[in-house]
Amino acid sequence: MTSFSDLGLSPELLQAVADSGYTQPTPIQAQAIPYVLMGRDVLGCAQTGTGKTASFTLPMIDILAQGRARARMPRSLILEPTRELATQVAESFDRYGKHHKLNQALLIGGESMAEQEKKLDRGVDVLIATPGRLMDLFDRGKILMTDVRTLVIDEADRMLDMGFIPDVERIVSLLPRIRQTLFFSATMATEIRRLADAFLSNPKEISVAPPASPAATVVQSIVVVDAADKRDALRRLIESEEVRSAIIFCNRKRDVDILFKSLQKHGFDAAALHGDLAQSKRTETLESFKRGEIRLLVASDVAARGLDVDSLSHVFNFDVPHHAEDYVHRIGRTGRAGREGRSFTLATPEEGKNVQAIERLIGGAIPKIDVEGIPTLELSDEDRPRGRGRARKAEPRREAAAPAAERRPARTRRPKAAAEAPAPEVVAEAAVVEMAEQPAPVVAAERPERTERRPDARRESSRRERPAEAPRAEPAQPSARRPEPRPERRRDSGRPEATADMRPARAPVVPFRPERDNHGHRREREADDVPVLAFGDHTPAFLLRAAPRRA
DNA sequence: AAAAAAT
Repeated sequence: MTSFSDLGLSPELLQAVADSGYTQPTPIQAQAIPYVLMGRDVLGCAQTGTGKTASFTLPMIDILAQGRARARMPRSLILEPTRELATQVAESFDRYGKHHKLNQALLIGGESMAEQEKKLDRGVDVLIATPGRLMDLFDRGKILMTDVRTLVIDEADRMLDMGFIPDVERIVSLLPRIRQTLFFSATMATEIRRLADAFLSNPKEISVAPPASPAATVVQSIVVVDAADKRDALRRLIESEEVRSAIIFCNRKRDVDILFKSLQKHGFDAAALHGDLAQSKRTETLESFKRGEIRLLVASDVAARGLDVDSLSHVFNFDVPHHAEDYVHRIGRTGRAGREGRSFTLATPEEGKNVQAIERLIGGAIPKIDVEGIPTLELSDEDRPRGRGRARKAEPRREAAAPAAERRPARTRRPKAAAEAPAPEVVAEAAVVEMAEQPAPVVAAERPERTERRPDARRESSRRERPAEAPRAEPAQPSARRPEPRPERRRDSGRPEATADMRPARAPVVPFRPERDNHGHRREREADDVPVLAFGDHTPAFLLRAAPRRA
């Protein structure tokens, strides 16, 4: 078994590690640290909770121990997706760097810029930042990137989810080519892999299992109640459980506020945390929660990932999260370090679809329980009904347009039988197989069919259309990129076979590309130039007519 | 549909 002293770290650093009470490196630390010390690039597939942070802070401290920073020219840069995570990394440098004299600066939004500028002027060895504030300060000329020799991109998958990748790409483009890059992500979806290829050179790839799937260490239950009963149900659950400390997740920031006030009114020891609160308040709340001064933290998904709070006894989901992955991240806040944790999810019948998605992801059903005094309902497997009048009216219209075969009596069948079989066997089986192959519970992100429905999939696909990835304008073989729609699949077009057959199979598609569009605007985006294959060469006259001027 | 991040 390796110990910290086998990894090549300096005596001062080993002392700091020992002072923190750690004796054994985690797998990712044992694997990564020697390579980081060698100066190699590292591609680490690991989640939070694996000891990932120390796997780069420790060797970086030793690397940075030699040399000195010049004003405004940081020697290393660590990018984090949220302010809280950035703060945590800064704390890690504080803890392990206490025997070194490294200057660090934490550049995050919501805090005074003057302070951060002052630190930059003094010269920083370690710069820890969220992308927005970093770019802001850079654009004001407060930072020169030319001395950055070590770059860390942490939680790349989350940066992708949050739309930070363009910022990250810009920042990386400002750095010297010759540098050491450490890149961490919980998943290696294709988009992430593409970034890694762009940023890293000959990286050492390290992949560690997630810290034990929360499914194994967290005792989960779900309660299905009416929306109006949720707060009551939650209070009863908290009272019937031995809640030492807990995070209660809501999907929306305003619901965080509402629930927080309600709990306070009922005499619970609670605080609220979400991204609309002042940063000072966020920091203060999180600190006192970590110190155990507050028992219940009502939070948005800011707190879902990566936050390192010891000894949470419970996680409550006041709402079913929109993305199944978030469920795993949320309940993963408890049951850490081998301790037992419990999670309770409050669902309304309309959230049934989301519950199914979660059960598919974790490969099993979440046991349903009753809360005494609250009527238990059944999960629905219908799509959430939207609004009142509007949705109702819209529906028949859609069905009238659909081919007869697909039409079905609006909502006559599907009472209980359907509701009680939430995940068809096939799907459940698939989930199990995937869990086995890909231990990370975030697998769904890598499944192409699934990504269509995820919000960031849109970003991904629009990226894919950029010239670099998908050189188009190969008129010779349009069918290779976009197969002709087969006639039998076409619905409802009045003259089903016509368009496909009227064109010779291999006719070159030379799209008509006027310099300006019908509104007189210059065309700029290439996406506009993609030929509309569905119409063949024929563009219906109404599309060519100038659009009526809008007021 | 929502949250995260720059003001």
